[in-house]
Amino acid sequence: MSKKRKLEAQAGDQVKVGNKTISLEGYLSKKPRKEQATSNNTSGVPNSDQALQTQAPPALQSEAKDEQKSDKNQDTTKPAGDPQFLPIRQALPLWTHQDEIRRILRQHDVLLLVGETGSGKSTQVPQFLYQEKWCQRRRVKVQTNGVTEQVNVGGVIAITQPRRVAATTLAHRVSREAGTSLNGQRGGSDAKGAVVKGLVGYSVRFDHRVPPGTKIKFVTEGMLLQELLRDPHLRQYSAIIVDEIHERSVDVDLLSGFLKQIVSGDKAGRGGIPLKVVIMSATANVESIKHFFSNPDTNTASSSSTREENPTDGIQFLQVEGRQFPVDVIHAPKPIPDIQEALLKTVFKLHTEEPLTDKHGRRDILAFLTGQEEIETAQRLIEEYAATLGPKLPKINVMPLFGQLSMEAQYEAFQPVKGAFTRKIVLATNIAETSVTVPGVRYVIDCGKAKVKQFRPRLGMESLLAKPISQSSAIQRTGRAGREGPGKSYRLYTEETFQGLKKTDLPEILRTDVLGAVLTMKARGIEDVLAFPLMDPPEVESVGKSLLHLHLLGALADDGSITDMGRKMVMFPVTAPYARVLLAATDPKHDCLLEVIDIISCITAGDDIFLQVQSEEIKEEVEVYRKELFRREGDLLTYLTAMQHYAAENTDRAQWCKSRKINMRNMKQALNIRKQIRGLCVREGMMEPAPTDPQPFSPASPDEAAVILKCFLKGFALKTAMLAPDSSYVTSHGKHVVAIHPSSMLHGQKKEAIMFLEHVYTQKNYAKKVSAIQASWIAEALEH
DNA sequence: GAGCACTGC
Repeated sequence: MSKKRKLEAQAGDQVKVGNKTISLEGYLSKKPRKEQATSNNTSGVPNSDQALQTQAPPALQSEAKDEQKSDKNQDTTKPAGDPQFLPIRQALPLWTHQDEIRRILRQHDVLLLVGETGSGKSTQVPQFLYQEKWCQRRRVKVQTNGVTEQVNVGGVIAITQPRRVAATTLAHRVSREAGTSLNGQRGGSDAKGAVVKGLVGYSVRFDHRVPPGTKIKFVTEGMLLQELLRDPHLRQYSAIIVDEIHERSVDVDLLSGFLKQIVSGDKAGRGGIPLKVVIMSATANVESIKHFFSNPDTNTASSSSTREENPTDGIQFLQVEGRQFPVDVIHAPKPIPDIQEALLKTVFKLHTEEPLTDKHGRRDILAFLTGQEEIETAQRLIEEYAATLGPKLPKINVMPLFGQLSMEAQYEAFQPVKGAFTRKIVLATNIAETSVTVPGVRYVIDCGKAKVKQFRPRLGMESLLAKPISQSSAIQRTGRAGREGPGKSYRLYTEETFQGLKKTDLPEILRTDVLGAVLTMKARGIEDVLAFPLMDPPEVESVGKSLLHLHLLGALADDGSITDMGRKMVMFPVTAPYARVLLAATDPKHDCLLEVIDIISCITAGDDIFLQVQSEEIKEEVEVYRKELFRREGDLLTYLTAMQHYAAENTDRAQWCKSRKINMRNMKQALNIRKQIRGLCVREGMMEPAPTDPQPFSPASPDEAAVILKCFLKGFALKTAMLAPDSSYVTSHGKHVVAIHPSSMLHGQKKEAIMFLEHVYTQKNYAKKVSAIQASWIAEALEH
């Protein structure tokens, strides 16, 4: 029947340190902890699956040379912090490596640390390091434009996170462990009971808590990139810890480039004081990262004359195993033509043959599918099957889980099933691979595909299509079965197919428009963006397209240097075209900045603020309320009306959202963004402080609406289409046929010309966020 | 008539 392979690796039975292997038998017998409440990190390649991969080459296993026999003399650390957390911290796989980590960083500047989920790296590494001598703030002389000045360098460790929640929850956790308060109050106490001041802080968008005395600061990647704009040498910091680098966001890729430049440069901007860099990954697939930080020759910004004075001693490497139960991987014996059928059969087999519970708890099923439609079909089929089950078999409770579901519906998937004699079957998209952890899962069914968004630079549009996943992703999915007890993972594809999958997913920078990345580099002083060190450089053509686009937007001058307008644009937390729209709205002949801010806030707050309505009945009900928001000019003016009504609503905003089926969470986020952008505009002298809410609602006149749309054309002149004689829309740039997406209020309508902010290929070429415009406006917008 | 997942001074 199906091919079975028992995986050998056990739950964290040994740790590789340098070229040694240390047994961890001491606490192996303990039940692995559940997902740490502190760590939002749910990603990471499970240990059990590593046996699937070929043994890492010796070079990868250790470069931590200089191993000493004993480091006791240097060990300055009586463990600091709140003693009540000490036993928990001591049980973490990372705890026994703290001397090792300290020793490496005393002698070297760059360390790559691989530690799987649950190893404790995010919480412990900063605590191991902040008392180090090299971490103290120093007063040094630096030369700025020929003038010598005294500046402070160092004193703080930054830890970057891809997501805000991760940064804030980790900061809370570490602050508690350290026995200090995030508020900077003198509430905490150290081991001796003495009062200590703030030690841990965080800084994320909309939320900053950096108490006096902060030595450990959790930040989002975007935040540190933004700090780089003001402080190119990161003088505030002694060390930067880059966490979750395996997620390979565009921000972390850019950050890595800047860090590489600082580390391998001449350090003159830091008064000769080195910046320590710890790169942390939850997956062992780190060859490209190692290679990137080991080779100074790709670095172009630091002059070659200084290189011999500052030899880079390469990157040090340390791997700490996580803890994970073994998972059996079962591949399909031959290629499967019908995934839905195979899914149903696997569910049937598991449900009838496998016990409902064991000593580790529930034994629920998690299936990874590609999207909402597939999930809903599968749900229907499984429920039909479940209705035929005899009374002796457990009942089945199918829970769909995808991003478009309401928060309450998503929450349901995480709850234990209600009936006692019932098995939960969660049908999820990729949301369950990295973003959330579903408890109780012991069986994983993996369809082997996922929908991915990919930017097509040549067409200036993106596509969203189901594609085969990577091996790393398959391993990740498998690992979801082994978090609470031994599990099984059924892959609905053959082992040959698995071997043929690419090792890792394409990093985001190769999948998205690099427009923002290029502007980021330009604004931070990178003249030749093609020479900037990146782990995975995008195609030259993509970069070229972005340079042209930025030039068209007025962010770059004819010679490619950044303009004053470009410098203003990078300060806004929106993409370059939106920033251009903001600047256009400031122009006295337009003068509609507040309105444009409202619209952009709504759009960038997340998914569509208008929730999808399933049933026809409710739809009719909702339409009655929504009618007053709709504008015939299209989606943008409709967003504006929605925001203005919401801001004017004085009594019950929750009820207001509910009756109109508007996403309250996004609406709140939109208000946050609106406040932030307004603040930036005031700071930049683009407007006077706006009157506070609630303001009475006054609709934009048709003339005002036209002016607003003309502002948007300044950023989106290329994203326009004209109505053709055959009633289709043909893009003015590229002459492609586009259809108005059903989510747009202009769907099915015929207008002379349209402007659209998004252009996505799924079933066909779709234009989203659409507005009706006049054809003459397009040429007008392209004039300078 | 249709919707992978994240995210930013």
